[in-house]
Amino acid sequence: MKDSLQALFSAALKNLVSSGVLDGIQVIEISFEQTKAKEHGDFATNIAMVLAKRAGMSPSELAPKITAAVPENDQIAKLEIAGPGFINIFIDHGVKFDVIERIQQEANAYGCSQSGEGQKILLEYVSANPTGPLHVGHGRGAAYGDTLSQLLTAVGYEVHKEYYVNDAGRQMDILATSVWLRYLQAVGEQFRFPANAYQGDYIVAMAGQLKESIGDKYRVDSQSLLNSINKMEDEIALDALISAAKEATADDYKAFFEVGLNTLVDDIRNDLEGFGVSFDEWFSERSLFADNAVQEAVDALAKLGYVEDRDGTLWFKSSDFGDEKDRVVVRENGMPTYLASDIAYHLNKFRRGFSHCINIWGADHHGYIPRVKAALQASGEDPDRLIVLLVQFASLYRGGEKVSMSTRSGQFVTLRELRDEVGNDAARFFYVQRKSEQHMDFDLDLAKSQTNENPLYYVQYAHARICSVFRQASERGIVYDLSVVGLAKLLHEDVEQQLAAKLAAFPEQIQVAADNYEPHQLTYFLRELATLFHRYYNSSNFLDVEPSVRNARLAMIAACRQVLSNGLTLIGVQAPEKM
RNA sequence: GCGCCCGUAGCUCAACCGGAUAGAGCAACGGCCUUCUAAGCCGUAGGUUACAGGUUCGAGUCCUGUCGGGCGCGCCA
Repeated sequence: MKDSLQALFSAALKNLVSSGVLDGIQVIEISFEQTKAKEHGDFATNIAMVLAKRAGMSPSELAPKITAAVPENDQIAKLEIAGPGFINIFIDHGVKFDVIERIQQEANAYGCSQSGEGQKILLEYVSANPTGPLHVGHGRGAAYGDTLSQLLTAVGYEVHKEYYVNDAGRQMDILATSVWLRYLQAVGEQFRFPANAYQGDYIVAMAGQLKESIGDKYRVDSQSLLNSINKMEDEIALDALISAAKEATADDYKAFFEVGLNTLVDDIRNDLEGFGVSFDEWFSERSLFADNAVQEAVDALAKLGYVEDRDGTLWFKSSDFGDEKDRVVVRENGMPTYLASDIAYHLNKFRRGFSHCINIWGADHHGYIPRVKAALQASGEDPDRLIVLLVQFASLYRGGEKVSMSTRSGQFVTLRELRDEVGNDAARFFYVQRKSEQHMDFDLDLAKSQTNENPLYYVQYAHARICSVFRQASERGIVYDLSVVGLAKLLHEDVEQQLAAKLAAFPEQIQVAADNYEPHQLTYFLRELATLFHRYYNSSNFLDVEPSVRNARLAMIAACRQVLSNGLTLIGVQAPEKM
């Protein structure tokens, strides 16, 4: 609808330019918005106010000239000038209901577009460190990222979904060492488990399995080991334990490492798949070292003169590119930092032929953006091709108290626990409902015990109700015809017009949500559509009416069902036929 | 101290990137089931959009400052 308005008003402005009323004004885009009040028509444009100054006349002078110049057409019933210079557009009654036929034809594809056609996007999200199960904080990124990928796909982009597995670095050593220590306990050693090793029960389970498969081959005397270590400061003690683990397990250290890593990555993958979130690729950080890509990335920057050796430490001069200070890429001991592998990773992404790379990061990583962009720019890439979307943390509340979480302490509510309690659909809808950069309070008691209050059920209920009407129709042997001939004459209730307008707005809603990376807009749209339907349901009878009216109303609610289903599918939740 | 995000009804959040009278849900109050699912509908009440300036036809939205909250400011990942 807006497209045809766009065409009509562009033509009007062109007419005004050629007739000399407007002088050499180039208008790129005219904005139309759906009106809130009925007396303002169906759409309104502010174009007269926008152009008034440049046209050298007041909006109220210009507006009538614009409306007079709009070409003859059968879409617009009436144009009115109102307020400070708005042009209110009243759409022809019959045209309003054309959308029902379009929905019938396009069915599952209604709402999709090709605006992103030919462009490939790499979308990286979740990417939680494989050091424990996903918790509810990760769930938000998972739901947000997955819905975003669906939206981008719906508007024509080719989306490649990727999970970056941080399987290198000290955290992995801590994980392997934690497994080994639990293994020692499993084979009979008695000692207090270090507070800064990973505490979770899943480590104990892994250690138990290792004991079954390899016996006590890697047992050491914990008393003599810990006597010396206990005197050290915590983090140094942990390093000493890592060394001890490597020494005790010798060539099989890798086995402890692998069992820890694989168990956790598999667990994360299963968890996400259960949540309806899948990835095209699980990209290993270690592979960047294996391919020498990290070294090559640092070398390349050095060759360009952006790496400086200061007392044996290599610094990337990121401050040359807007970062607040320079960053270490290779430590004095020769080990590359996390930034070094991340630079290599992003260069790898950029060179795989994507038009854009989108990262969904936790908001705590925001300070990291300038240095990664600096590295891309220094390497000769366009940093604007990297889009970082930040997701604020979800604060958890239980019994009115904020729950503090940390991975190492093992005290967190897992995503799996949340899914078991409230169900995938409710969890996904709940997460996606909030704008990503908005801080979010996740009340566990509310989500778990009062799931009926979740707006998801309201939307799903609308869908189920429509299905029920059609079920009733067939049970009662009612013959109906959903063809749209003469439809508009039979639908004249306010709510019917509002529904038609809402249904017609769906494609644009998807476009806006995708363009702005704001899936939450879709949840609000669906709620509003459901509200209109429920109102319709309560005010009008669909089956026990005269057959022609029945056909028209059934065609209307069938279109509603289609759009509700399309929208819910994009969010990744079910559209149930019964509730 | 510096940087990023945020501040909207009692609570949780919207507001179509500057538009007309700031909207929903929950909580509160009052109505609606012998007829298609009451997980629903209708109505009432609830606001100086943290505060103070500025930009313009017009500001919750943009700019400056103040206050308040979250996060970041490692040779951790």
